[in-house]
Amino acid sequence: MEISQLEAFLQVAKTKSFTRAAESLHLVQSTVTTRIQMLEKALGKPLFRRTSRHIELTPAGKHFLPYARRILELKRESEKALQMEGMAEEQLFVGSPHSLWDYILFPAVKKFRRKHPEIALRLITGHSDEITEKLLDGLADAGILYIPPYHPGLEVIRLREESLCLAGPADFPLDKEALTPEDLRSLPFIHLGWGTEFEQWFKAAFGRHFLPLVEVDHMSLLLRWIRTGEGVGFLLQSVAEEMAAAGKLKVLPFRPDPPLPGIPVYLVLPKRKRSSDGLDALTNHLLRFFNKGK
DNA sequence: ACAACTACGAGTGGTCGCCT
DNA sequence: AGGCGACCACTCGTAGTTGT
Repeated sequence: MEISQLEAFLQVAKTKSFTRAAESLHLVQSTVTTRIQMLEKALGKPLFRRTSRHIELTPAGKHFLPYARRILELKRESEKALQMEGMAEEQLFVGSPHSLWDYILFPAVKKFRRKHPEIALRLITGHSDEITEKLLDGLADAGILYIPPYHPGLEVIRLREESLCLAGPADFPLDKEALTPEDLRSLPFIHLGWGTEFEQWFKAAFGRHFLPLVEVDHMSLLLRWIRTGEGVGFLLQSVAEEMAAAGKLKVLPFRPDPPLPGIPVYLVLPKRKRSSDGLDALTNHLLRFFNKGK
């Protein structure tokens, strides 16, 4: 299996045409045909179903597509890593969800940069499962996640626990001492899933059949909805308080029973990577940074 | 009839290993 | 080092099919 064959495969799958794939790869069509044939021969299965007017992926082709993408992504990552080699004593690839970078990790990583200028950092954003995949593929050295992966090849360290609070727009009219889940049912509620424990609490507090008005998968989106006066939602307390102090939103009194669960933040490391000095330094720094206030 | 498409075969040029 | 053959990937020309 050759990289050129995978590139041809992805291009044909994308353009649904051997001719157009050949054009975009600056080849002639028969070359693309040959590459696909060689790939099909190597895999022992047809990847495309050819008809006279169009082509389509076979079930095997559809199955193979994400693997081909990952192989090419690995190739690009390895080239980038080699390009960066020599620019610093060591480089660390650290992955985390967008919301953690924005509001939790940035100060910690900024401090680490100042302390260890010899270590080059590559910061990657993505959903928890994407970061986990990169850790397992060796494309990330460390991940900082809300949802810990359970995999024998990964070590999970609890870094800290975030609190949640209810937040609404800055001009939210508050006419009572504290809001209840019953009050929230009648408000435009914006939902962000904060993990298994939160979802269990949410179902217990609001009932299994409560359907939030809007559901988002990024804290930045949730913030935008709240700040523009479109609704209320559960935010990380540290973020909400900082924004409330700047007058950008309002932290709403909400004392449910049972109380809102905490949101743990985990450091995830591939077990085989623990020997690196830079990674040990980052691990120790994060543990100290996040536990100093306790 | 024509256009658009894929497949195939012949020819070409580059690379590699072997031998002298 | 240089000649030779095998192999591979490529280009080009062409055939066959089908929709408009």
